[in-house]
Amino acid sequence: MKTTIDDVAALAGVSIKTVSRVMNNEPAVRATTRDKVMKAVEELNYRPNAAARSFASKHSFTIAVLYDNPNAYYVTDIQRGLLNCLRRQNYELIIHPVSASENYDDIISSLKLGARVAGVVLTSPFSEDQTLLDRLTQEDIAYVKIISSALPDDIDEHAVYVDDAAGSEQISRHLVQLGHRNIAAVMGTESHFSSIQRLEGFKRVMKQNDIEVPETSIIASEYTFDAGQEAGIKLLSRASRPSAILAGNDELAAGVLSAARQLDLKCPDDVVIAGFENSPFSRQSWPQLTTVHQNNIYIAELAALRLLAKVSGKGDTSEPLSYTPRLIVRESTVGKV
Amino acid sequence: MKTTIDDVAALAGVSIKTVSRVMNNEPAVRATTRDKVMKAVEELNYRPNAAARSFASKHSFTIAVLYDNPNAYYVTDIQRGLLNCLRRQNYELIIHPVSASENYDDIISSLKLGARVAGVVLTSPFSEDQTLLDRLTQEDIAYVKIISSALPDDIDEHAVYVDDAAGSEQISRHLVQLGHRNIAAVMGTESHFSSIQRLEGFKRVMKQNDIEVPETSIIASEYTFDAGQEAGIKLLSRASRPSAILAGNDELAAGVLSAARQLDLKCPDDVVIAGFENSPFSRQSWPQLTTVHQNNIYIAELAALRLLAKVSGKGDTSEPLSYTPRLIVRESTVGKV
DNA sequence: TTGAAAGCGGTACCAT
DNA sequence: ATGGTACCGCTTTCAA
Repeated sequence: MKTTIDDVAALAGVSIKTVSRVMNNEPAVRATTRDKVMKAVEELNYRPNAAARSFASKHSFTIAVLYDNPNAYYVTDIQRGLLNCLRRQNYELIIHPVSASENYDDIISSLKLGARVAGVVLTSPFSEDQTLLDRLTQEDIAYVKIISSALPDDIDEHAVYVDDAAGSEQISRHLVQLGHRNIAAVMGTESHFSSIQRLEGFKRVMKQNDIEVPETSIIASEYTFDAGQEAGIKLLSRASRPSAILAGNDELAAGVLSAARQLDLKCPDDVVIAGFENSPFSRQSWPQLTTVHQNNIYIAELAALRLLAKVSGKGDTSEPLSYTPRLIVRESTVGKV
Repeated sequence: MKTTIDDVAALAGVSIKTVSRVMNNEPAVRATTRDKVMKAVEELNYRPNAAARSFASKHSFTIAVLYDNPNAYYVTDIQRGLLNCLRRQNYELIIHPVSASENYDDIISSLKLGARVAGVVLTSPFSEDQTLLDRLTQEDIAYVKIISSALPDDIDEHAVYVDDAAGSEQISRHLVQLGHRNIAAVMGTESHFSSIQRLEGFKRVMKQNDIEVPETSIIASEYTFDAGQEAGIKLLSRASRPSAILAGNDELAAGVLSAARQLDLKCPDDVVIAGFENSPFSRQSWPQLTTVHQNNIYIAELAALRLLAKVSGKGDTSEPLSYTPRLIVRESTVGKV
């Protein structure tokens, strides 16, 4: 038979309510009483029944993360960051990789049905979908969204902002400062805000420097190695070959690099290539990629912290949460250092 | 106010027990009654309270996966495979990346405390730790372990066997058949059974072909790109340079490849290199790597299927579950095809 | 085939 | 600071 709170109360010679207080670290318990209870707990190896607890309290110690992302590094970084924070407060993480096309009702259902989560962390593209956000609000499911944007005027307290455009500007400026004028970009598709933001940043810097970028020098593609390779081949076999290519992320950049090698072009001598995200891709390629560091673990920690503050009602939630990526220069743009 | 089973019962004009029967697809309900209930459910948009349900039934619809693995591709593949199976039966997955050195009590506690899981899937090295397995049994936590081994005589019904040695033999034989005699191996450390198994397979084939492999030709290292690179440099700058290197996984192999490039050695002309796992690494390197395909998604599906069969008491659990990797030949050993 | 009532193991409110 | 007790929303047992 499982030991219950009654067993502990009996052994410690107190009421179950007192045991409950001790288990929940409530202040109003005398130290000696607490010790008595703890001793009984240890002796019986008692562990409160999580189901009963969350049922009675109407509070869950589980949060979910929603994502639709083919990038294994991103996914595991986000998971790690969330857990870093959740673990400390004894929350569990359930994962919800979802196809973006999936029905909202199905998503909501599984959130409510499966685990009765305390809240949910949304990554792109779900964090960008106002319809889904409204549904969550309506269903009374707490959430925090990780979203690509500069810090807006009307700050949303359940958002973590990632300023992709600022990162993109840094790297674009770097390319310009190296003297490049014929610059192409292989960007992700517009289904993610981050792609749009990164492209915006790029265009802005080009404009500031009076550099014309023809439409044909900008290719939108999936965030995959193969797509990068394909785009690279296309760009690098043109008559007016670009001398620099900015890729929407490191995996794309690795693909472009592979394309250059295939065409017998040397990087960075014949063409310089830059990535985005500072994922392992950027370090495992040869030459290593100049990129923009985006600390997804940290970003996820921010998100978890905010979500826990919201669901527990403790902690300040008025402070805006944001992250600005920063440039990392490596050999793919400047050669041996 | 949340709608409860009572509201549905009232609207449908039946008892709550009948509603419960309908919600759980129990057979003994008249079709017309079922329809009445379903109509009420839809009208009220009723969703059973998961916490109450799992509390009352003492059954959880959550399973956990335990791993200590730095490889993002492996982790996401396992997660995907598990979810493929769990989703269909409305189970949720909570993830437990754990440092192998972590205290067992902490692991068990969080399993029982956090979510009261129905069961847990163990990957290496936890699947190989009899002490932990015994603790789980003792705590009455159902588990399935994914473990590296040929199908043993005494088949464990809660195991999925992955025959790494057989995979390693295939690839080793491939190298021998190409005419190589000076073959080196960069294997993972012995902290994982799979490393040992892969090394065993390699040694067995070498022996069968009367090929001497000096101890210095076998390097044990972490499963990382950097470690592969380091080992590659060491092996390839020796006087008696090996003509073939078998790596313990694709990431290591990519590192070795990078080392070869650094030493101006051409692959496969000067040295052939092979990996293991058929991860994206093996396709994103240049040249692409000969490797052994290990379908981790499928392996995880098997594990989830078995675990659900065990916790639900339905389904056959006597059939042994196993997977044998198979050779994939690419350019890194045979050149352009 | 359906219903009534007794829990499941905690939490929360209100006394004391 | 501690205890008594109602109650959370569902499943289970047993009777009808």
